[in-house]
Amino acid sequence: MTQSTAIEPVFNRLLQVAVEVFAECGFREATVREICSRANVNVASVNYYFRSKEALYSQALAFAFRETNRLYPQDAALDKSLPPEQRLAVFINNFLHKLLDDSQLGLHSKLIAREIADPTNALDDMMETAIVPQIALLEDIIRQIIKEPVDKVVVQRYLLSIFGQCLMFKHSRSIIDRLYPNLIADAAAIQASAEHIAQFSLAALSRLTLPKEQTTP
Amino acid sequence: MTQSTAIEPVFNRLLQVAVEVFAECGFREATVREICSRANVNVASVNYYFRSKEALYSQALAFAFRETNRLYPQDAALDKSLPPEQRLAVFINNFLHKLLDDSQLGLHSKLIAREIADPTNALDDMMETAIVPQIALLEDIIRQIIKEPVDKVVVQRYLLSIFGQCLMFKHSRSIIDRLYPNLIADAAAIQASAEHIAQFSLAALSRLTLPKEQTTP
DNA sequence: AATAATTTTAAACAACTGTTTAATACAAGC
DNA sequence: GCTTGTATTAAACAGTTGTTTAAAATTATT
Repeated sequence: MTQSTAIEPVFNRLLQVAVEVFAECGFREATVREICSRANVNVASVNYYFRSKEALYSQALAFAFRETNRLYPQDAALDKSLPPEQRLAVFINNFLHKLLDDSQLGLHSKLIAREIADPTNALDDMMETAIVPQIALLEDIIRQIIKEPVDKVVVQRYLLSIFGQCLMFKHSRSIIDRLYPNLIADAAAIQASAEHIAQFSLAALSRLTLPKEQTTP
Repeated sequence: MTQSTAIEPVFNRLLQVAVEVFAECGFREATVREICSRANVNVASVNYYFRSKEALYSQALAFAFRETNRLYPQDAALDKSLPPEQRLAVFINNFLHKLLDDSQLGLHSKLIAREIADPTNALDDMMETAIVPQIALLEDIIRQIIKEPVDKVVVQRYLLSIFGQCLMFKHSRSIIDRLYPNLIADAAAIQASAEHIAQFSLAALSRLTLPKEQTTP
């Protein structure tokens, strides 16, 4: 009696379940036995298919990235023909949904956020593959919004201000859920939050980069 | 031969070392043996003075809060006679330093940030004692800045935008250190970041709350 | 059909975990 | 000095961890 309920081979099943469990528990608290149990495979399978628990984690992380980018492609944000303000709004909305989606898709970003908050050796690989491109895209959008050329470090600061507003919903979710539970209730609420962040950021950008004109009427 | 090098009694030494180790490793990865080893006490001491590892963690967290508020009091931000814009700047600067100080003081906030990102049962106590007052203070400042009365949820959103920009430096520090290592290099750099956040937020607030006047010249 | 290669299994491994125990050392009180 | 209560200790406990092993089952190859 083989327990393989799915057509999926053991390797893939392990990978998917690993994302699930690592996202829930983190690397250390997650146990190989729990992963194997949920995947309906023997305990030894992890060491057979992947070399070790750590190698499985590494591959699960990479897999999570591939999945998020597959499920939430950011075509519209990439479209340079759109006005940059709109690109920013699309970027933020997409990013926030990617972060906060609680469905199975959301597990992937949960795992990623965990890796950022408490990095392992796997973070360095993650940087180049997934994070740097995102950063570059947002940098590009910001530069388009503030038309005049500005110092590199200024763009960095704007970028962090925008990213910070988004990531807060992920990293401090435990607090937001307790204080303002209705802010992340559903997809509509998430979109409303995204719109606020876009508005807030665009307001700041326009005010800060149109210099020396009408501070207060 | 008793190893008690310090005058501090065992109880206090355990508490201080616990903050250190829990901040470095998190609750689960931290081991009782490591804590006792660093405190130069026997392994059984944790269960003798505190009931369990979990109870020690809970007390260490409370201790960390007391220490941060003792070392970084926010008198200036509380001073209602100051103009609210200045209060905001002081609040952000103080908050950011509290978060990012790498000296021994910084360990406390590291532990707290960890608890927020990956909460245990101890979070609920933490909310009322330490977080709600901070939130209330910032809410008050925001309301003063936008003079007209606004909807509660609007204030919440502004608040999260400001907090988010600050917390990003803490929760995504691993990434910032890799991308823009000079942004958190020293106290001056931290202050510069704080000033940016204050400027950015004030710009957004003034633009968003002075409606229907000169959008673009 | 027989052989070879791969996959799956249960059991054991050694290391580490938080906690308990029971003996010892130490101090204070009378 | 002796007793009492507290503090400290080394050792052991029972449970869990990631990993290995060697046999069994399955699949692929000839």
